[in-house]
Parts: sequence; C-alpha cells; structure tokens
Amino acid sequence: MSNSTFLAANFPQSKIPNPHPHPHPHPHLDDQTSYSTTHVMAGYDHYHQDFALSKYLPILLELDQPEEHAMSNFTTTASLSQHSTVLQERSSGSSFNSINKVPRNPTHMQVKCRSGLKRVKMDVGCRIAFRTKSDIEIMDDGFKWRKYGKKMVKNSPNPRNYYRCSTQGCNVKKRVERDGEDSSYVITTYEGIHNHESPSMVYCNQMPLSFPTTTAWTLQPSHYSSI
DNA sequence: CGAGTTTGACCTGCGC
DNA sequence: GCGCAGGTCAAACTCG
Repeated sequence: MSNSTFLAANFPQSKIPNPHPHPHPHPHLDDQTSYSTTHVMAGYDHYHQDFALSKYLPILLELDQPEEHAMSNFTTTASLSQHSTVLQERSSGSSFNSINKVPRNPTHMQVKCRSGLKRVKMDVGCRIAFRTKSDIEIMDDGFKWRKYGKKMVKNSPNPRNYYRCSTQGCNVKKRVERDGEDSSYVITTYEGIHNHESPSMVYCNQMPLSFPTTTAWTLQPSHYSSI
C-alpha cells in the first residue's frame, strides 16, 4: 500500500481541504478531489509547503484516529517532495486531573500531585517539524509571527529562532533553524493549532482561498468574482 | 509612537 | 544536588 493511499483511507475526505479550490496553479490537482497530506503537499512548491503544513496538518491530526496511526502516517511520510520532509508530529496528551491556577507562562499550568503543586507543560494539540530546502529562513505562510527568542543550540553552528503567532489569543509557536548537517535546509517546527484564519485569507464566492499572499497575487484578478 | 527585534537573564527539566 | 541545555521573559533598542 502506498503512503498516499494509506493516508486517504484513514482520513475522512470531507475534512481535508482542497489547497487550490479555483482556479489553482497546479493542473495535476483536480477541483473535485479531496486531499491526503501527501496530496496537499504535492500541490505546493517548496516555498509554500511551510504554509501548507502549518494550515493543513493540524486539521489532519485532529481527526479521530489512534495515536499510533497518526505517528506512523507522518513519520513514514518521509519524502513529501524533493525538498521537504516531515520529521515528527503530534505531542502526547496529558492526563492531569486538576488545574490549579494559570502561571506566568501561558504554555504551562500547575497541577496537584502527591507532593503538592507541580508546573507542567500544557498539551499544545500538535507539533509538526519539517525540513525545507530554502535560501531564506522566513517563508510567508500567511500568518503573522513575532520573534521572542533566539538561542544557540548544541551540535549546531546555527542559532534557533523562536516565533509566536502575533494574533491575540493564539498560542501557536514555531521554531526555525538551519539544519546543522546541511545548512541549505531550514527546519521549521510548528506547535499548536491556529484558532483563527490566516490574515492573508482571500475569499472567492464566499469560500476562503487558502493561499499565502505571494501565491494569491499570481492569479489573474478576473478569476475573483468577489473579494 | 507603536510594533517588532535583540539579547542577557532567568526558569525548568533532565541526566548524572 | 549540581550542571547543562532548551525555552521563555522582558527591558532596551530599532525601524517605519
């Protein structure tokens, strides 16, 4: 069984959006077709896979399926294209029974345990890391990010940059670093799921066109009946 | 002047 | 308990 077949069989088709509803710049993707992760990624060039992964993988990962299925799906989807590779995904859930109070850091919470209060990291929903061959580190994925940290990491000559979605109330984060073994690759890790639409969302017939801005601008204005 | 970036300090988890 | 490494905070700074 091929990878794309396996994904398509395990994800309810109706929940997987067409990345290029109409008109789309990739003729091999049919408007009538629903897409698996591999399909979604195949519809993007490597500059826009950053956007596609940040938007669609969280949707795929939210679908009801056993954790081990999700893991095998994405860890074995080793080569989505020549340029991009999914490295890891979803974090495991926590099973603590009592949230006590919100600490300074909104990504953590204090829970009751036998020895008193313990500060634990909250489940962010999903974590996706992928590797993209690119000259630039910051690719336009349609969302607005605010940098909040930079750190040199062990075994890598390149610094790791920390970004947080700048939309109020959205706790999605991403880490960006160049691959220590091959600096022509950028490793991007998304953590969490956006609770809002992309600020660069374009509408066509009241349906959202899910492009990064740069792709949207490549379309002819006459293709939009309303914006 | 507001929004975003930089960067040193601080916090936390983990291995020994 | 200690030290290290990764992650985050926040004041200072930059830029439009």
